[in-house]
Amino acid sequence: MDQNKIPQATAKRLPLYYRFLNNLQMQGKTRVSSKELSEAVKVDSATIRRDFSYFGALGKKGYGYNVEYLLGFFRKTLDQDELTEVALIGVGNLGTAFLNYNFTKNNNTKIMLAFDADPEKVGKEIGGVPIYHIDDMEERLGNVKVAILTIPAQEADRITERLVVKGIKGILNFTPARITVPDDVRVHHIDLAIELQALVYFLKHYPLEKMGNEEENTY
Amino acid sequence: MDQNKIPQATAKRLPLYYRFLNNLQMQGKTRVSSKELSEAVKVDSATIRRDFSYFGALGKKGYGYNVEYLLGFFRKTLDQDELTEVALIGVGNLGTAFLNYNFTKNNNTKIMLAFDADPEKVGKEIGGVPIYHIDDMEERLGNVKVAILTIPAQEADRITERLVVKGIKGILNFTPARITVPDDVRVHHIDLAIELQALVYFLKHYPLEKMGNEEENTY
DNA sequence: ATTAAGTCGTGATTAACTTCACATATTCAC
DNA sequence: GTGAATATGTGAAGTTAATCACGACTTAAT
Repeated sequence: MDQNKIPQATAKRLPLYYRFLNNLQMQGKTRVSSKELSEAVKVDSATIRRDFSYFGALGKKGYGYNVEYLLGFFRKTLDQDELTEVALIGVGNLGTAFLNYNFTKNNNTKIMLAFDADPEKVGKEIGGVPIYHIDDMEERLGNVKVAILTIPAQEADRITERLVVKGIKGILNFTPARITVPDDVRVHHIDLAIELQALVYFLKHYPLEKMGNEEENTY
Repeated sequence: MDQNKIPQATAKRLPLYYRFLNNLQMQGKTRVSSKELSEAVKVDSATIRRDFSYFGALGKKGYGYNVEYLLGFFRKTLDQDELTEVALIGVGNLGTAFLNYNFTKNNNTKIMLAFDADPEKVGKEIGGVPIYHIDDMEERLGNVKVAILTIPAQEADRITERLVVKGIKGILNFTPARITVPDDVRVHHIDLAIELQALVYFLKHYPLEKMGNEEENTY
């Protein structure tokens, strides 16, 4: 499928570029340089040029990049012409935050349905997304291939097992549990407690210089 | 401060190790091998041994690691003996999720206060954390050095500026905005929309093999 | 005591990614 | 047109991290 040549680090930055290009177009800008882009997304301009170069020569020397062309290119590359359907498991505070987040706005990714065990929530809608009972998950899931996991950690393994059996191929896991899946299922962990603790650790042990940025700010 | 020799990639994994060691101790286990640890946290066992080795010889050949010793060591290394105070800016769904999350349980990191612009929320408490008006931020912040930003993107720059002036040194930024800060302030971005989009991109363009894991599952 | 099995710590290697630096091409002002 | 300024695309170098593979040591069983 496509060029598998594109480094993963580059792939992770593509959505960021895409979003910012959308902003630029809405502002009516027609051209942009890697330097401008760099300041906006906080990625070194050489890295941006390298990233783009994996897809060929998208820019013009002495000019920069044409916003509309670049945007069209990324739209295709990021499959933005087809809607990606997502399921959300666990309608707590974090889950609710996702339901109220309008991903479709410039992502063409949509949470189609949500599940929870709380009878108070079942049958309601949040952000236009219907909430079903977790027991009905298998029959409701249909052909959805991506799930967001915002449930208590102790439920993670059991629910994951059920998702995998039903054919889910991608899981965005917000539980602290390190879930086990077959080789053909991709899991991205986002562990809020660890992110916070890591930030604190860096603050105490990797002091940044007031001037002369030998170390980068974000990672 | 300490050894700056520890790779950032290692530092990011320390909180993960720490949490799992806590679990082990609660289960009454007294010893653990890098192989066991590897299966639990999904990090290659050689990487774990390498990570630990930056702190000296913590294990014993043919035996593994003593859970209690290791735990005590990491407690010191991760400064778990002193409480780290954190402020939360923006009490929406995402912010509320944080307030209800008991970080202190095994982190010794505590959200001390929260701010919001909504008069409905000001004066209340969530998860034991008092909510103040955003206009009172400067006078209430005191000596807190770390902030979690869960506000709308368009507010991000203005609030960040105020936080920086007040002396905040670390920001966990959940807004899509790429905020600008002086060199001595550290920002970690967690961009939920981008995480989701990146996962979808990987699913479509980097298919995983059912067997023979040439590519890793998590990143 | 001897042996087999287990496990660490690490030198060496490989891999992945970032950044530098510059030849080359384009634009723009006058 | 001409020259100065601007920017790309990329070879090469640098940086960081992951992984291999094995010597050295420990444990435990017989």
